[in-house]
Amino acid sequence: MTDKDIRRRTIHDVAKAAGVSISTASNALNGTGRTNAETRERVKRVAKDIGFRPNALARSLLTKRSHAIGMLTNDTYGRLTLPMAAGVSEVLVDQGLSVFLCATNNDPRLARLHLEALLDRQVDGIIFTATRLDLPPPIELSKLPIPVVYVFAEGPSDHISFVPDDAHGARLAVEHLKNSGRSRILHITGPDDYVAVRRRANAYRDSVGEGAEVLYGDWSEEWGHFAIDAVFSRTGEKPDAIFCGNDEIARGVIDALRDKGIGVPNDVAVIGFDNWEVIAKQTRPPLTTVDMELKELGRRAGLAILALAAGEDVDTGTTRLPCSLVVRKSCGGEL
Amino acid sequence: MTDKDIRRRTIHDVAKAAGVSISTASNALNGTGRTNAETRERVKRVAKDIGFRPNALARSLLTKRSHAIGMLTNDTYGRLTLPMAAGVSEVLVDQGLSVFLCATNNDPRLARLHLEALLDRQVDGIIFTATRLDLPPPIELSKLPIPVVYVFAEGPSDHISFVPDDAHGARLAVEHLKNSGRSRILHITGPDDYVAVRRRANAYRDSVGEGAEVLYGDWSEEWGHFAIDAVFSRTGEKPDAIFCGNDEIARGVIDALRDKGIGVPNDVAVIGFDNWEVIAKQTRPPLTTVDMELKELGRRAGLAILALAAGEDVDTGTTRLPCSLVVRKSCGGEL
DNA sequence: GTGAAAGCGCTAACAA
DNA sequence: TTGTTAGCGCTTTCAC
Repeated sequence: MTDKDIRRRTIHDVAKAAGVSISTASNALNGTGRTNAETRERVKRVAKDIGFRPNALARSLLTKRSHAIGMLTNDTYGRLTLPMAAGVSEVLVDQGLSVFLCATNNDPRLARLHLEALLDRQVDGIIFTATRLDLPPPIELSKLPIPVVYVFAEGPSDHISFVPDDAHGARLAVEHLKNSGRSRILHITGPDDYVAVRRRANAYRDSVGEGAEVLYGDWSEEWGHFAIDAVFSRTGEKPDAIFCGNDEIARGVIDALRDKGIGVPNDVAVIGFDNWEVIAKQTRPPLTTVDMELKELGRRAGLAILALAAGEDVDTGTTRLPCSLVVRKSCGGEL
Repeated sequence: MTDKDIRRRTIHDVAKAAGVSISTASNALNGTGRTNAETRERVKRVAKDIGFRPNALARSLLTKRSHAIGMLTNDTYGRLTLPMAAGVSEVLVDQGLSVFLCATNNDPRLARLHLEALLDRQVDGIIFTATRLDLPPPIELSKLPIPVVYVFAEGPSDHISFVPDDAHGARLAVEHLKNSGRSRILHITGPDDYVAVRRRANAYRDSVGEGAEVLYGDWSEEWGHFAIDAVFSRTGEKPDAIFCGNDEIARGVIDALRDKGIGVPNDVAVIGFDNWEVIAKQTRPPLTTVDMELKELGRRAGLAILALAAGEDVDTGTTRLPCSLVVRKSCGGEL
């Protein structure tokens, strides 16, 4: 077996085998120019027969479209980034776009390394994802020669960003609680230096009105536990519903309530935020929670990059995508 | 601003600006051939000044090395794939290699779409990752013209595979249990059609010897709960330690024990498997568990691909990488 | 309708 | 030490 045998077939091989010139072969294969229908079919058949696959590198070099995009992510591949990446990939793969995944670990050196590699590879665009809305990218992304889209991160106002509508998610939760007859709704959430936490808390306050109370803490089960201990050991009226800032807190809340012999959802209804299934499906009872539709976020970003790369105009600014409520038993499921 | 202004600088621009030919510029920039030190420095400085960055596409077309690899994954970006991807990326980024992430969702159509795209892009190698050791890839990977490495999946024996050493992990757990004075150790695990489950169970039996008992179920907290209910309601001697097949089961076990008023670790010690932090850190008490060193698995795969792509010989076959034990309070932490 | 030729940006013989 | 030349595999005018 010689090198020639193992070498990939080129368009030269196709042309020779079909008895046409390479330009005709190219035209036939791509449906460009004018080609006799019969020749076209023959060329295509020959190409298939000898296993020809075009070299994407050569094509890109010429067309200046690499059909690849880079996804720069801030976190160590967390649970947020991945559903989004799946969404991105989902809309791109059928268009023949591939995705470079670059984990920056929030390290500027790594970020610049990845960014330069992406630029050198002539990617058609970059999607930047974070794990937090209010953290700037570890590297300047605002004046690149290619389109940049932000997901779960807010870029400059002349760029395109997709984020979950936290306020909408919070309203969804509170309305559902109200509709199931609850009136004393407490909000136990994460650190108030998160913009998402403040947005959710504000929406909660607007929706609950009189009697709204927000307890800020960290993102842990332990905090949920602690908060319930505190709330139920103080005097005065007790809540009949808890809206939690994330599922981990909610799990702590549910566990603490059970420890106290307080029934969920009968005595106190609980709603979480994130729909992180490993938690939400396993609480007892399973957790009703707000889903941020991460995959849809990714899908939208992919679509935006696609349009941008095709030279179309896309509205700039931040798009807040609606959340959805996943109803399980901790509030309102199978009442 | 004309097109020329926005066009990326090419090696021509560098050559012109430095007053040399493009081959000299190329040599100077890459340190190849013989170049006068002074010219070399001048060229480099000029390149930097005008913001020259080599076009990776053009370079790859010529050198036949794309410095990109594809990572084909079986699952919807689960918790296993990502730490591995991080490991892969970690060893490759400094070598200038980028990673295409391709989620196949175990769908043959998607898998072939991605595979073809990767091949067309002339990737230097492919890493296939699964979520289960005994699931074949959704597409034939064994006779590709480029290196293929399997991680958390076992390829054909003439290929290279890296998997966690399940037996070692199980022994680690059982030995730790024994060392902390336990003698009646029970194993509650997942479905026995998983090869990993059988390997762990066998190692457990070998290590425990007399009195070994394995309870197979599914991978849920619920099953852990159920199993404990069953075991502690039957007559006869009760276990003083439980080795669980994964962290979710372990969490169910710990919750069930607490419900029964059985102290962990005092009455019964518990060890899990996976070190999935969202669970393991949040059980009460926090879970001692076996870590499969997923990132290291990825790192090794990245190194293997690197060597293979460089034409070096690498031993074929399956390498089982040792697990590690993460000691928290459910057994032996801060005794 | 088809083919010859130029060239994308770069590297690598080889000549000078 | 440097420059000239060919060419990677492909697309794309532009004659024929």
